[in-house]
Amino acid sequence: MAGTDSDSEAEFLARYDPREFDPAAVTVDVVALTIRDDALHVLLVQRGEPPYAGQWALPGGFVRAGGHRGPAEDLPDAAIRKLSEEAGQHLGQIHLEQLGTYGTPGRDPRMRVITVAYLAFAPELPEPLAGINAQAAAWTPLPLLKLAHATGAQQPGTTRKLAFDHAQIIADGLERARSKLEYTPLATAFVTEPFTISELRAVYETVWGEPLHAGNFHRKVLSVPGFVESTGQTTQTGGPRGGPRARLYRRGDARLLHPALLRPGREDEVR
Amino acid sequence: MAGTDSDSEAEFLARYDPREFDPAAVTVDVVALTIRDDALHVLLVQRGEPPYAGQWALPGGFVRAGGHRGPAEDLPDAAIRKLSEEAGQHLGQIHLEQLGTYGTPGRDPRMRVITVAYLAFAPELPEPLAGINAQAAAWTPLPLLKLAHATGAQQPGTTRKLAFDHAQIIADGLERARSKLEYTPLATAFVTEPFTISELRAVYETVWGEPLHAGNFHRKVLSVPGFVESTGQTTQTGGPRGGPRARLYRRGDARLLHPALLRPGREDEVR
DNA sequence: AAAATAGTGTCTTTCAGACAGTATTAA
DNA sequence: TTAATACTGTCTGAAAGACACTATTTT
Repeated sequence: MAGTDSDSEAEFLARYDPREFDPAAVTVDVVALTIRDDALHVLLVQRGEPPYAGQWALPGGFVRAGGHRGPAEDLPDAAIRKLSEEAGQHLGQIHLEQLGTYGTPGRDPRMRVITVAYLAFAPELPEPLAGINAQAAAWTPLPLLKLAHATGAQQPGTTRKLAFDHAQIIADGLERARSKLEYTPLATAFVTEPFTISELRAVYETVWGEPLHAGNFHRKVLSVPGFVESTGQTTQTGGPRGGPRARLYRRGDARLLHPALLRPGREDEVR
Repeated sequence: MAGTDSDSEAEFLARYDPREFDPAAVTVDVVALTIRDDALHVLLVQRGEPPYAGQWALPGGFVRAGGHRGPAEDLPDAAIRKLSEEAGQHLGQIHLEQLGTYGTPGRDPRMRVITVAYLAFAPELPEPLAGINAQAAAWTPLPLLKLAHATGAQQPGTTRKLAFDHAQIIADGLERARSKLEYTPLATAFVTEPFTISELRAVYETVWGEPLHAGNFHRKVLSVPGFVESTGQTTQTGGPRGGPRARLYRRGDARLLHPALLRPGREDEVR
């Protein structure tokens, strides 16, 4: 805007009514999911100021739009920057995808804010002890959160209420993650290479929230072309409570799982 | 902003650096799809001013953000408003869903614009002869457009190049539509009630761009619970080139198709 | 009569899921 | 020795897809 002002702006607005133009604040928020201790966790930061002071919120912030304050920043870059700041380390290689955009008037009590939400998946990361910012950031188990559609077992009384509409955003991200496990190799983004079939199964069980049949899962994963690729190696020891050494795999080259691994027993949720 | 100024704004920005805030222009663009003459069509408007003067673009425009220029407007409402203006009639009941947000710096040559794209599906609508705005609007067959991933048969030389990144947005919308035909009853949004199984099959064949086996399709649709619901009626005549009268159906109550109708022969596109 | 279309029957192959069973390892 | 786990074998039922076939309607 500054410099190239009303003239070229009016040109741009030619097919609209220029008087309809209001600037809005554009932010990115990131739903970063990981698995710790067999539970799905999301990265949250604690707010220090009102509104929602003391409550937890998604990491996020303003997109550098490219006004007089510096170069313009692409939306995914802004998401990675915000996430990296709060996670305490640079996460350039993380799996990131756009989740959706939330712009209902009043979702922020003070001004019109349009938030582009991103969804990130990572293998277990260290607790963000010393973030760039002063405020607390922490990986938080999803069962502790008050989400729109209950994730399953929640301890009442200990649930944390989230700022803004972030509970809805997390619920949407969770449903996206559950769905993408079915037809993409997304589960491999939650483990470090090399991994075992059991580790992969633990990802599915944790995200879907239900146990899977170990034998059938094993055969199924190996039967999907390009899902995983053998390393020829095995673990050095058996499991902590017994069992043989497991073969190790790395990610395959498939971008879609065919046939898909469908969630069991969803006939009810169809109407 | 106006009224509640720097103080509360600084409060809001507590967990960010307030100096990072740049306002951006937020617009909505709508990919409205319909089927006319057995071809998928998208609603386009012709630009009158540079940049991209004379080229075709998606209907869209600024979101009323709720500054000093009037009440704030929700994003889907803005999409319906823009679409209705260009289509020449109010489309309050149309199937509408968010497609994605496009904000790469430079996608508009003059200023930073963040566009929230919506995807709409409609049964055949009249040609928008007299829109609210002066500029031309028209239902345009998709094969006439230069899209990122070629839709199939295009007549070279007659293709229309689209303004901004709208070719990419349409390509993304098309892929979304193709995919959603598989596991949702979306196809019924393209036909008017009551409809025949053949009309439904024509939707799938048009959107997927390949012929389906009539007999197997018929049985499959009727076997999916809640996809369609019989009216007990039949058409008054047979088809234009012969054949018996067809039974008529309306939309069922399913929101997901189980089992899904998968696109044939996609093993190749998996890597 | 011929051609097109609606709708059904049947067969084969694939796949999901239940279940059983063997081999290997830790406690 | 016991329990846990990795992995494989086998059976059943569901479903996709190929193909054939009948019935109905228009030209």
